Amino acid sequence: MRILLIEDDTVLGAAVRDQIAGDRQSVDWVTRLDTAADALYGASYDLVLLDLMLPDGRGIPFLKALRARGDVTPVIILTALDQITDRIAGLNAGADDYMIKPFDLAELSARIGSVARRYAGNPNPIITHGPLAVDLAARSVHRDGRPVQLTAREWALFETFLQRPGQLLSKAQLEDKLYTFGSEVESNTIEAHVSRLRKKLGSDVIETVRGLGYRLGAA
Amino acid sequence: MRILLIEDDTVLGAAVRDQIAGDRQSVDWVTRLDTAADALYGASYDLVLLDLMLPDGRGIPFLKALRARGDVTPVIILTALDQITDRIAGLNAGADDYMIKPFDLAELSARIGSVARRYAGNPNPIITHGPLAVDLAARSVHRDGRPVQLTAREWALFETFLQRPGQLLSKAQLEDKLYTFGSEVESNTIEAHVSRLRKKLGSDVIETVRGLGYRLGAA
DNA sequence: GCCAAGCTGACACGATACTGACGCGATGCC
DNA sequence: GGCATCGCGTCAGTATCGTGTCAGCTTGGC
Repeated sequence: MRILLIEDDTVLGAAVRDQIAGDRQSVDWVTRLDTAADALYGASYDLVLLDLMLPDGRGIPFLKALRARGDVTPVIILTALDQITDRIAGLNAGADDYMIKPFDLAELSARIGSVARRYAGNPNPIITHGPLAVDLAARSVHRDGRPVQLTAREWALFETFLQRPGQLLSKAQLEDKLYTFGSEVESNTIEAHVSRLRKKLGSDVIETVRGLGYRLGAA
Repeated sequence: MRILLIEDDTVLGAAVRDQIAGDRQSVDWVTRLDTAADALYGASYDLVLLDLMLPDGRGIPFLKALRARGDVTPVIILTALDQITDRIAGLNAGADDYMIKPFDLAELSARIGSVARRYAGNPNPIITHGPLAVDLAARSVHRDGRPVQLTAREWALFETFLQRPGQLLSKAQLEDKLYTFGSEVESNTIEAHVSRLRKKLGSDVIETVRGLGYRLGAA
């Protein structure tokens, strides 16, 4: 994960950089907003740590401009400003989280992890669904705490359901999703895979809507 | 948006409730974890505000248990505990955000909005009709919050009414709509399906106009 | 009170879905 | 390179479910 740290305090900046590096993340550290803008323009970051008081301007307008031009990179604000109005302004400007100096570096790590996971598209690193715990990034599924091995096709099918919770998916839609054009299947392949998935994950995971298709169970 | 507030301090609880209500959100306020568990079990909330110190237990194990059984409802922790370790424990237990008392109510609103936006995941428009909530895309119907399973024919019939609210539809029209040319039906099929729909959705959903046909109830 | 229209429980049949078994092809390991 | 393993598409037999039909009952109009 690539992180851009925008912080002019050299002591704090170095401490944050070392903490993050210790978490096996890659950090670029800049001390000015104009170099930050260049960095964001030229490269892609997974997360921005933004100090609000910088030598060449304030962070809030910078953040607003960033969002205005469509950048959705998650931003955690680091600031000494303890004014509640500033915190609100920061959140409203599009920040994802807030750390007030002085803060604990371990907490910063926790929050970076939290925001990064959110950004990965999931509210949590682990999506839990009834007795199932799913890590989309790691492609792993646990049932009642026990790991379950899914094959590629099984995973593709299950993931399709997870991405559309509650949505009814016809067999035709699922075939489109699982098979590229040309490599059509002609039999009850989807039924068979649903059957295999149920055997591994539990019979209530996917519910049948007869004549129409399948959907993820309410669980 | 439905919010569950778990807070035993009556003064703070009332203030939070009023603030949220002022934001046009619906709030249920409980003061104990066991009633909170009941509420979460019985209904669906979009957000939980959780105090960590409650008369019948602490919030962190409660939150862990919630996540363990698959509930992904976003949770914001409200607490007087200013220990950094507690804040990390809260985030690790699956909380989405943290507010340390005393906090500003406007900031709470901002954070609720932030969390809600993050989770605003329902792209499907929900049509509500009296006690019914219908998601046309997902082909799902809820009555009084409870899901109702409709078969293919039942859905086709119900959808026909929904697309023409208030309009009178004769049995012949409905047959044309539900059956393709050639696969005619010869008996009281429509009556039978209306009967089944009423049994599932409530007797007042479809009203009979004797001699002419049916129409969607006023609800 | 009579008749027509509508309602609904029961039933049977056809359609649909489930699942264990099989075989082919791809992959991995000596 | 040969052998074992594994994934997966297919098939067939079985189980399940939906729904059209009917019969008996209820309701409503006159």
